[in-house]
Amino acid sequence: MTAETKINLSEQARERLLVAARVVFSENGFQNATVREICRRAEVNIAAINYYFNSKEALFAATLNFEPLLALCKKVNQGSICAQERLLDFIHDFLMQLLDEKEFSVQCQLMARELAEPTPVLGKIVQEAIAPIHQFVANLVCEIVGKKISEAELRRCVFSIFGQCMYYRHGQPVIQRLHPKLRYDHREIEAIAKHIGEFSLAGLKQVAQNKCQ
Amino acid sequence: MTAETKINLSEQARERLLVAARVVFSENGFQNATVREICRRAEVNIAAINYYFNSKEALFAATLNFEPLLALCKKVNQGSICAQERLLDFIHDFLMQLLDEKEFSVQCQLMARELAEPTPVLGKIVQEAIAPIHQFVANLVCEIVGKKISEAELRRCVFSIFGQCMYYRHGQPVIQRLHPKLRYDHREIEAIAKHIGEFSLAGLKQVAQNKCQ
DNA sequence: TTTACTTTAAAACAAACGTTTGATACACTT
DNA sequence: AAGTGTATCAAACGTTTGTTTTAAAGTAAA
Repeated sequence: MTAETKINLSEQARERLLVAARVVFSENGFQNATVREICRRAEVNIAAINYYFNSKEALFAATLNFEPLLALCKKVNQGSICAQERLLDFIHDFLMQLLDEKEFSVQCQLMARELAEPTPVLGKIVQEAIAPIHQFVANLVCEIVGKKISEAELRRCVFSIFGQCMYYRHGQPVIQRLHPKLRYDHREIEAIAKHIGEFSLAGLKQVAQNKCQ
Repeated sequence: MTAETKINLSEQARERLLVAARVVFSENGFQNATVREICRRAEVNIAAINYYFNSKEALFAATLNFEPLLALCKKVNQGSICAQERLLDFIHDFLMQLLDEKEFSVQCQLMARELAEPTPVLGKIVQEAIAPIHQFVANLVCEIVGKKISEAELRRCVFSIFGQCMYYRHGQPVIQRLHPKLRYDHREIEAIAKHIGEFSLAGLKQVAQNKCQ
């Protein structure tokens, strides 16, 4: 048995823990997720979490992966299309990551929970993921409405865009009860993205007009 | 000592519990709020909760009061102004109830928490409060864009409006870290209301145009 | 095989939670 | 004065939580 194989074997429990933790955390949030359920799903002993990661919180921090979200900004920026189109693309891709249950959106769902239910890791999440994509959208908005907009108004525009997107996730428990038949399949997500995109572009145009007067 | 005085005295503990519970629940959410802190604030014994209300959950249900929110719809409807103005008024008053810390917004904050963190009482809240005001806004939107809009698109418009408003509350832990200086005083709330109002009216106009084509 | 080290296992830990108990004090009726 | 029902209290209950302990099993080098 080679050294690599040994590592792979000994790392199996650690890897299984990470996979299981991502699922359980994203389904129940940090606080409601129990180490016992995570270990049960990962098929490891209860003590494994504190053996591989010192604490439940450190395990949670280890499950975080900001790359998909940050990659989204870079991907959108690479296209040489106009700012409006880039905003539409961003909203579409962001919603896909946020709402699609089949993809690796677990990451995004996990971070979305942090918004409403802060944990000690929230500071890191804001600094490394949320702040950059807020800045990214702020730059897009600046391009679209021109730079004559105030800092406060710019912030409100960014909040309007994210607010519309996040509501579908934050409000899910309510939405599910209001519209029990509503499912977030690909067609529905595309329709939502189209709506929010057009809605927001019209809103931004109005804001730009206001400031020109 | 009259019978009425006796009742007032014996009801004091119950009333203090309700007041304290509203504060603690709205600050920490249902789950994070502890019966011990509620009792400490109310200056009653720990057994009082189960004495007056059978359980923590029943106490929570007793703290709910949908009237301020429903009254808001009626008040806005009484003005005989056009639908656009009524929507602006609603957004303004809704944000005031949602964000103002000094008023009796505790109720609204408490219910807002339910959105992201469902408890067994959520069903009641949705049925008696959230569904009616969603329907109220849906009616306003219908008036503004005309009835030619599809049910799904109408739903998305309502979500866009509420999403923008709720983001300021749901996202508060994040917003606080992104913009530490931002405070929700009356001037800021009015500015937010003005922004969301104009942003949304422009969005709705765009939606109406789309459906006309 | 012995030795040293890593990984797993069951059990127990301390703390916090909502809830219940049983006793006590009080006001009012008979 | 005795009896009755209400309100309050400290204390403890039974769970559940994340974490730790202690020992056993497994693995690789000597």
